[in-house]
Amino acid sequence: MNKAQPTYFDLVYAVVKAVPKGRITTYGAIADFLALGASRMVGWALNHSFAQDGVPAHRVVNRKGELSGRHHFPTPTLMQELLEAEGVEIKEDKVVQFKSLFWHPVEDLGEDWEYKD
DNA sequence: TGTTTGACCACGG
DNA sequence: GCCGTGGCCAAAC
Repeated sequence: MNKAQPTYFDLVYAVVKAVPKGRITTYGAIADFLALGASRMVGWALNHSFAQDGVPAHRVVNRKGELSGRHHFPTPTLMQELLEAEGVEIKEDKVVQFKSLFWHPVEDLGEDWEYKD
């Protein structure tokens, strides 16, 4: 039973999965929420998130609201397609009303939220 | 085993 | 308001 301790990847995956449909979050928000202190690892984790299932990485954008990760998707337009499919308007590879659609993990999950298998 | 990179962010000039 | 630099942690070479 030894269950491997949750790593950055697991935490990031869990949070990203918790992102409501039609909403977006940023790497910094996740990093801050998880108190990682390293937003870079969030992107790195998402890079491998494709190996995971049910991880809407397309809902994660950089702090500018740009779809920085679109280039890492199977297709550069897939990220935008997915977001638009959820009602998120994209303009020039940037999220429209990004500030309004911005979602803080702490809002729904709470500061005391922790990774659960 | 040490160095480099990585879907970044915050801060300073 | 834009540009440059540092920092942060982990995996790959």
